Amino acid sequence: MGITERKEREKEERRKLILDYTKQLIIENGVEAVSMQDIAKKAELSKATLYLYFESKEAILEHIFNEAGSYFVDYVGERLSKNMTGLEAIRLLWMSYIEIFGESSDIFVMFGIKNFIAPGFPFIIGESDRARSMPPFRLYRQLVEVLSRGVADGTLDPAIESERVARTVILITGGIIDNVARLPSHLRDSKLILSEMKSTFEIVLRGLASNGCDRSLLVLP
Amino acid sequence: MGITERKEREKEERRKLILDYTKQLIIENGVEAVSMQDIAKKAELSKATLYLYFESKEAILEHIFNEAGSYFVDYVGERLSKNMTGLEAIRLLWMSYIEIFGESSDIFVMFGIKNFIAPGFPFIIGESDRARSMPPFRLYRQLVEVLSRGVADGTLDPAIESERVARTVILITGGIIDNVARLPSHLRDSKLILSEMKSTFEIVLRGLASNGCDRSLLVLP
Amino acid sequence: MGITERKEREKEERRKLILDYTKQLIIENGVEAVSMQDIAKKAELSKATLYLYFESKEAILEHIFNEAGSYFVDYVGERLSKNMTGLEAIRLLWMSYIEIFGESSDIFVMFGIKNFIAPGFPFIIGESDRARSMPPFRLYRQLVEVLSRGVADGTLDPAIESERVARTVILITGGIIDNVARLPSHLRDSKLILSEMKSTFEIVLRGLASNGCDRSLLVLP
Amino acid sequence: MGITERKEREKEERRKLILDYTKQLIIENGVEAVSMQDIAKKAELSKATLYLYFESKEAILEHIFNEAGSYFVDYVGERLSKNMTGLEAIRLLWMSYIEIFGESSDIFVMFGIKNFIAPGFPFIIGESDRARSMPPFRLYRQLVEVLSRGVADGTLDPAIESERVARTVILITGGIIDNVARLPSHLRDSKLILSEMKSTFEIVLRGLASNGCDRSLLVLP
DNA sequence: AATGAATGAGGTTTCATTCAT
DNA sequence: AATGAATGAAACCTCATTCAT
Repeated sequence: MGITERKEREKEERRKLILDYTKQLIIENGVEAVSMQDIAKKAELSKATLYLYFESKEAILEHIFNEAGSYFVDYVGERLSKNMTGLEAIRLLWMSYIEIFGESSDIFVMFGIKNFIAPGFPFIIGESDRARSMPPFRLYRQLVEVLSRGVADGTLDPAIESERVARTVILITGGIIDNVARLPSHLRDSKLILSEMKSTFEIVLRGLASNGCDRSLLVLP
Repeated sequence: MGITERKEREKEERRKLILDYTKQLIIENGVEAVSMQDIAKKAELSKATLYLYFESKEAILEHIFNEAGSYFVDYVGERLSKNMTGLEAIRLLWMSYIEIFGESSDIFVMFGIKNFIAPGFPFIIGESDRARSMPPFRLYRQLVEVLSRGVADGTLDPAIESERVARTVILITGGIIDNVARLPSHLRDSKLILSEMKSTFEIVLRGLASNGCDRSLLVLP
Repeated sequence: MGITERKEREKEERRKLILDYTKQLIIENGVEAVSMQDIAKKAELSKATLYLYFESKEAILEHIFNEAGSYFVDYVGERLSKNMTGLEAIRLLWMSYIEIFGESSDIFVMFGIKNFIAPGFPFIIGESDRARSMPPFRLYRQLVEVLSRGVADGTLDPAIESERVARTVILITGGIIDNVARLPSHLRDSKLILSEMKSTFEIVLRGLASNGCDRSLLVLP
Repeated sequence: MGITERKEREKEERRKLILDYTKQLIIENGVEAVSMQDIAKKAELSKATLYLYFESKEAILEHIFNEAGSYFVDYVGERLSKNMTGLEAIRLLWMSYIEIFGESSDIFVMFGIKNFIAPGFPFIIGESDRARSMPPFRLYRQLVEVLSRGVADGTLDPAIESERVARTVILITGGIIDNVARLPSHLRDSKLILSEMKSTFEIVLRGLASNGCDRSLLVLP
């Protein structure tokens, strides 16, 4: 509990604050509308001050993106168990998705940014070492694993090529989020969105499940 | 057939040219990268002249959006027959989608723009009279009809609420396009994209089909 | 005398105007003090307008630099004759220098800029093809030729290695100009400067001449 | 031997440290590239602290400038002897110049700064009492004395007006340094520079010497 | 009908300096 | 004595739009 430590914590808090304000702005106006000017105003700081906390605008966005991505991947990771069937696992993934979005909109901001700074992600996967260590890639791998498991244990459609379908699923998911992210904020009714997301996920879930699976798992709570 | 008429026709032709060039640019570089300067240059006109034909940049984009949308809705409309089951109909819809994209990229441009100027479209439906007469709404209605038909004739899952699912389908579709639209053009491999699209549509198709349907219809050619 | 031609001429005139204003500003405040804002203000234009005429600030400076450099090299080139001895030739070079400076101060601006955009010029010579075609390199070659001639005809010191000494001479000249260019304008008394330049050149001239040369050529008029 | 005295000494040491780091930075990157940020970082201090030791950035530079100038003038002063002829004296001056540069780059830093903060120095001389007590002025006086001596003892050209030529010599010297100071550091090859300097000084030396002088003194070792 | 010219508003970033702690 | 934090002012540049000709 030294002084340095406290200062460090305060600095970290201010960084977080800037990130939070930025997220809010993104939620309100969409990624492309956010300017350093705006962030500064909202944070009641000068533009110059922002650069004390982040190297550049891109650094801010990347940070938010990675943070949210990591949070999600970890969140799912903790809940996944080796005992689950593939179908149960992918269902959990959707549910986590909905839960997180319902809580904090983090997921949604993350994808909004993704499409801004790393547009064609699922196609680019594997290009660089840096890319491989970033949350989107970890998400991708998580998905591949879950899908393979489902094919192996017979709960998912045997025709699934897990890598390709993983990309597709990310594409769909990102698409939804992206559409939402661009909504003018007055139209963004959280309940409505959650319900649309559920609806979408159920369709995809049914599209992926094998014929013989437990039907009750095809409906999200 | 007087002078006025000829002038009118010529004017219309120029408008079309501007729109075509703009589409090309969008296809090459993505919607957000297109500037009035670029369009003017490609059309070998001055920026000022563009404003003689269109009120604003947004007007140009909106126009392209509507045109492409209409084209698609009409294309599908012509091919749809009253005799088709719902499943056949929605399968046709996907196939048309893929066909048009393979041919002219119109679909792709349309959705690229949609997400740029009218982000949250499916949620906005019904807000104004103007919206109701626009192609996206017609597409929406087409979908609702097809889905209802499928529920009625037993080829689609009875749990489908056609309006909600129609929105979801548009969401998914738009999402894919959007992801593609943002790809840097050197990564936009038409074949790869088509294959991703097919993969996605098949998943959704299986997600929508009823248990007792003709399995052979769940695979796209 | 078509319209296009007139427009072209007018545009060229405006470019020239911008260049002139820029030169004035450089003369008044020195190269590093000049901003696009300042130029715009002086030219009674908006910053944006400047970019219609020049791609960037650097482009403006480079233009001034090359123009003045070319002017000087050509000016000297026209006056140089094959019949001159090397000593006469290098004397002419100095005199041209002083004359041009006396008239328009352009030379002086040129070198002020030179050190700004191509700092270590005499050392960099020959690095790229682009560099080789630019005025500084042409000046360098002119000097080498003149010095070699003088060594050959016995009017310059036989110990001179023309390439090295050419670099040295440019260094000295550049240095003078540079010092002058940085003077605040109220200290820049043209007469005083000319007299300093003459003094300097005479020293160098004596330093380069051979023992047996015509002594009367060692004094500048 | 009181506390105050020790504190004073410590403060002086810190000041020296700051100055040293600044010099290093100037040598590495050139004067205009040095920022207070850089200095603070190198000195492992905060920017604010720098202001406890120096009033402003300019004050730091001025200090270095004066210090280096004094060092040089003293260095030469110690080596100058009343017995030397004018030519020997000025030759010594050049040699000292080269020696110091070879050792510590102080000269180089000094002139680099000179042209940055007091551009037209030799012309400004005599303007204020403050200027008269500064190292550049002492250097100037040293030169004037040496030149006068040479004219009197017949080793330098009788046409030399010592005051004017002293200014010229400073101009030339400053010019060289300035050109070097602006070189990107990867081009700043010490050996090459020293050789250019020697070449230049020899030319000037020959330019200043009288006809009847000892020729062997016109070559630098 | 067509356009060259112009611009205001806005974008990101850097830097010397100040001040409360 | 030292500094972390903050900032105003300025830098370069871009873009959709307007207007006189």
